[in-house]
Amino acid sequence: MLSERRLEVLRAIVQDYVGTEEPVGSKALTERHKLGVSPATVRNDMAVLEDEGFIAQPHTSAGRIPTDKGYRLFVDKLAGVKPLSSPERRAIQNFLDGAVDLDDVVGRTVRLLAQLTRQVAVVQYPSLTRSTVRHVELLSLAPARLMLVLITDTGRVEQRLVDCPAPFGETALADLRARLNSRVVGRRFADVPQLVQDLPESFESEDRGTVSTVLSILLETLVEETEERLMIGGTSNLTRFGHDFPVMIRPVLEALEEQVVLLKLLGEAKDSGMTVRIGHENAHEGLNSTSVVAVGYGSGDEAVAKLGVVGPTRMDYPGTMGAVRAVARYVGQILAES
Amino acid sequence: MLSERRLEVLRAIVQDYVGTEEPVGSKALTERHKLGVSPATVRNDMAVLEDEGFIAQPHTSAGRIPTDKGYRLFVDKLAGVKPLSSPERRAIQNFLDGAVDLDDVVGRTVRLLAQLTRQVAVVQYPSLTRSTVRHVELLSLAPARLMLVLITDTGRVEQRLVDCPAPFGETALADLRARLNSRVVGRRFADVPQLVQDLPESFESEDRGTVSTVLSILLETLVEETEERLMIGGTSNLTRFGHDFPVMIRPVLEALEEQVVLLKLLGEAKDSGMTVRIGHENAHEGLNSTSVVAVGYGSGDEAVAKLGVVGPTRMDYPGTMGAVRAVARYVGQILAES
DNA sequence: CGCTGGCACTCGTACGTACCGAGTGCCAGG
DNA sequence: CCTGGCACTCGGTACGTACGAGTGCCAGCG
Repeated sequence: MLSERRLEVLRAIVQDYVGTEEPVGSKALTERHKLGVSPATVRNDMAVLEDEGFIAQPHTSAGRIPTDKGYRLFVDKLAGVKPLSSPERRAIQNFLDGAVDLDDVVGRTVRLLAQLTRQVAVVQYPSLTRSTVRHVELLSLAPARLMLVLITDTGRVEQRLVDCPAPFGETALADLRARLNSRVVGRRFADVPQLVQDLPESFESEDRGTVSTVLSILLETLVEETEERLMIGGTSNLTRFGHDFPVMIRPVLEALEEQVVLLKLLGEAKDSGMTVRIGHENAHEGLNSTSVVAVGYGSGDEAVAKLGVVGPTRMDYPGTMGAVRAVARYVGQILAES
Repeated sequence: MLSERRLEVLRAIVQDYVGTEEPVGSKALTERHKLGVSPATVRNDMAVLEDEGFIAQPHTSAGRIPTDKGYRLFVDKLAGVKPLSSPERRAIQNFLDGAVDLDDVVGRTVRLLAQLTRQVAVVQYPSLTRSTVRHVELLSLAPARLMLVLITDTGRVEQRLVDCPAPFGETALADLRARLNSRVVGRRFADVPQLVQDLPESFESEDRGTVSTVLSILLETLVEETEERLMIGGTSNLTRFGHDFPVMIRPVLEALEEQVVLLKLLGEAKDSGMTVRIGHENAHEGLNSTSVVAVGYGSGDEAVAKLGVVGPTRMDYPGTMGAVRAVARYVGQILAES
C-alpha cells in the first residue's frame, strides 16, 4: 500500500495537472503544496508512483501526468464530491422551473449541465419501459385511419398513425379507448403487453382486425422506443480539450453522433449512485481519452433514465460529480411535480 | 465585365481550391485545365481577378484562393446545381420511407443530409404557424387538472398541462373539446386566436374560468412554439474543415448550439428557391468562414419549414445544392403522405 | 531508515541561419 | 493581346546551438 504522503503527492499532481494542463515536476509541486518535504523526496515518491502505474512521463525529462489508473485512485480514494454553492443551486432551480414540457425540461437540463461543468452534457429521456401510463388516446382522423397517442407519467408523448383494415365506428372507438385506458392507466409500460393481450376477443368480429392492428402498433411503439432518445449539448466545450485536440476531437464528435454508442455508455452506468468511467475504461475506443460521469435520475425513488457529461480525462472530478449529482436531483424533483 | 476566359480561370481556381484545399498557382492551373494559354497569361488574368476582389493571396508569393465575392460569382454565374445520381435518389427514398413519426422523419433527414454533403445538417421542424390543426385533445388527469394536446397536419404534437381554477366536469370537458375542434380543425394555427376568442361566453359562468385558462395556454403554446425547434447533425464533419480548423471550429460549434442563431440563419433564407449565403454574407460572425445552403420544404406547394447545411466556404457548391434540394423534395413528399 | 542537497545527464523547445522552390510581377518581343 | 524570360519575395524546412526544466543517483545527515 502506498504511504499517506505518496497519496498526497498523487493528489497534488492530479490537481495541478487538471489546472495547468502541463506535466508537473517535483519542484513545482513542493512550491505549490505544503508537503513538508524537499523536491528530492518527492522525486523518489514519484518514481514509486510511476512504477505502480499511477503516473507517467510524456517524455524523458519532463514532468509527470496522471494515468487513467491514477485518476481512478484519485476519484475512489482521494477526492470527494464537491457540493455546489448555494447561488449555483438556486440558479439551477430557477432555470429548470421555467420549463413548459418534457422536451423543454430535457433541453434546459442539457444546457445547464454543459454550462456548469463546461463539458459535453448528455441527457436521456425518461425511459418508456420504466414509466407508467398516464393516458392512451385514440383519435379518428378518417374513417379507416386513427392516431394513437401515448402519454407517460413523466410527460413524454408518443404518437403513431394507424391504418385500419376496416372502417371503425365512433362507438367502437370510444369503447376501445375506454377499455384500453381502464386496463393500462397507472401501469408500467413493461406490463402493457400482457394486460391488453385478450382485448380483441371482447369486440365484434368486424372490429377485431382493427383492434388487433391498434394493439400491435402500440406494442411496436413500446419496443421501438425502448431504444431511448437522448439529447446532447455543450459540444463547443470540446474545444477546450487541450492542445492536441484536433486529433482527439474527431472520434469524440463521431461517438457523440451515434446515439447507440451514447445509450450504451449511459447504460453501462450503475442504476443507482454515480458512475465514473475513466479513459480506457470506456468500451468505445473513440472515447478512450475521455471520462464519463453519469448518474440515474427519476421522479421517485427509482431511476427512469440517466444523465451525465463527457469530458477529457483531465477534468475536475469533484466539481463535475457535484454538478451532475445536483442537476439529477433537481430534474427528478421537476419530473415528480409535473 | 470580365472576359469569358477570365471567368473560366475563376471557375478553375474555385474547383481546384475546393479539391486540394491549397492555394492554386498559375502553372498548376494551365496543367490541370485546358485553358489554351500559357501560365503568364493566366497570371495576368489572375492579377485582374485579384484587383476586382474575386481572389486573393494568403501571402505574397503564394497561389490564389477565391474570396467570398469569388464564390458568389461562381455560384451565381458559373456553377449549376448538380443533380444526384439515381442510386443516390433511391437511397434517399428508402431511408426516409422507414420513418415512423415526425421526430423520426426529422432525425433521418438530418443524418441523410449530413452524410450526403459531408457537412453539418440543420433541419427545422415544420412550423406551427404555417401548419393546420389536425386535432385538439383535452384529457382529464385529475379533477382540476387537464392535459392539452395539439396535433398538426405534419404530425407534430405539442402537449401542455393545465391547472384549472375550478373542477371541470366530464360533460363540460366533452363540450369544450367538441366546440374547440369544430372551430379549429383544418384551420391554420395562425388563425386560431381569433377563432376561439368568444368561446368562454358560451359556457356556464362556473366553467368560464377554466375555459379561459385552457385557451390562454393554447395561445401561449402557439406563441412559444413560434420559436421553432430544430435538429442538427453531422458536427463531426467540422473536423474536415481544414488545417486551420482548431481556430475556426470553436465559434461554429458555439453558433450551432444557439438555436436562436440557427433559426435566424434559416429564417434569412428565401421562402422559395434555394438560398446560398457565403462567408461574411452571414450576419453571425462566428459563421463568417462558413457558407449556408438552405431551402424551404413542405407537404404541399408552400414551405412549412426550412432545412440546409453549414460548411466551409470552400465547399462543393453544385453537389451540396443538389443534395439539399433533393432531400427537401423527398421530405416534402413524405410529409404529404402522412 | 528515511530525508536532503548536490550533481551529472537527458531531451524537448526556442532561436537563429541558411537554403530551396513555388509563385509572382514586370518587361520586351512576337 | 499573348508569350517567354527574369529578378524578386517569402513561407517552409533543415540544421545547429543554447537553454532550462526535470530527472536519477549518490553520499551524507539526523
